[in-house]
Amino acid sequence: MKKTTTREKLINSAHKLFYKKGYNATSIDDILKDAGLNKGSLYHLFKSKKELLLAVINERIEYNFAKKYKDIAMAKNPLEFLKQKLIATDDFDFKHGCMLNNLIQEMSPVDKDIAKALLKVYNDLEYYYFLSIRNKDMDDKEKQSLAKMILATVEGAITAAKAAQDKAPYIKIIEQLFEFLEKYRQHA
Amino acid sequence: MKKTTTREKLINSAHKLFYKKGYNATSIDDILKDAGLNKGSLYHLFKSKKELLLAVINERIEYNFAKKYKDIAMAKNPLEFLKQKLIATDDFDFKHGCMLNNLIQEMSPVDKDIAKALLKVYNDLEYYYFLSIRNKDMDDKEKQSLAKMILATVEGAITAAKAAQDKAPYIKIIEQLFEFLEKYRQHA
DNA sequence: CATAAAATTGACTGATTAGTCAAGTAAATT
DNA sequence: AATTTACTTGACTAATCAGTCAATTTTATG
Repeated sequence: MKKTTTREKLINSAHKLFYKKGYNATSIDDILKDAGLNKGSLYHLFKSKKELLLAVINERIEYNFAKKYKDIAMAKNPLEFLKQKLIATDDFDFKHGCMLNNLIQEMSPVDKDIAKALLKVYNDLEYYYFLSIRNKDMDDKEKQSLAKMILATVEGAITAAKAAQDKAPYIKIIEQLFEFLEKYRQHA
Repeated sequence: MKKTTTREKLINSAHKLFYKKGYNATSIDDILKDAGLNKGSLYHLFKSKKELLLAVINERIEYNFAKKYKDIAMAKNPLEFLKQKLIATDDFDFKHGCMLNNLIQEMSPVDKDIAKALLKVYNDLEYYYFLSIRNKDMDDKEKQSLAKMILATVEGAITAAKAAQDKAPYIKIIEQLFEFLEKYRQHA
């Protein structure tokens, strides 16, 4: 078993706390306490709190989506693959919602570097959705537009669940969405 | 012309700054500076920063949605009414997105009182969307489910625009959504 | 083993935070 | 006009914040 490096410990703790409390509400001391480390170690590896957040986005959030969706293009029925991924919610924390969404809301208007990093992850995620659409009657532009809409609906569904602090609204919206997509497919 | 009361000034400034910077990132001093008032005035009228936020949610955000959508039930074609409201984006600030969404992301997991106030506004907004659906083949439960999905998509579209710091993704998603709804209507 | 480089410690700084409060002013009531 | 109540002022507190840095320990290199 490979031992966890100081850098990994910091990114793990920062990822967890930024997710649960948001960026501004998480202090450097919170992160260090959680990681069992001291100030100097952090500032030796990262030049600021912002650089730590960028590492969390680029190395952890990006990676987590990739892990979840990387096989989508190889699936026999990629839309069904996506549906299964979206319906499998046992490991999902609806109280805190989608970390990418949370960070976009909090940080995109405030900091251009962070906005850029978040947009890259968002676009990559959108591309996985795009790959899940194989309708023969659609060109790439139409597929892209549909992928955008599906992703927006999913993000909005997570927000609805977060507003209610309950997963039920999410489930309802995802079911409605796919009922919709199936009808659309039949009649397109 | 009625003069602006101290209470109104505080709610106006808090509303503006909570929207642009978020709740945690806005200091009491920021609000007081913007309103041209002093600490004592604020704490004479509100017992805490949290109470001020609750007033902003209950009195300002709630009211703004009501103003926008109150006539929806009376419209000849309410879905068209909704579409027009969603497409009229000249006064909308995509850089900062939807204030209700922003506050849900930041505050719902952290504070139950605030979560409750936000959920009330969210549910009221959802009800306006519900009123915009008049499909004869649908019962209330189906209409509610569809309203939930449409609202989720709209909120997700605003997030997509915020991620890109550009209104274009929003426009595309709303167009795709209504194209969808129209096809769905024809074939339902 | 000796030396250099990298990593870690934690006390410290100056700025900022939400909230308090005694003193003063303005408005309402008798 | 006198008195009470409502409102406003701004200095103050104690806590917390991100970031610094000289001293120390650990690891890598010759």
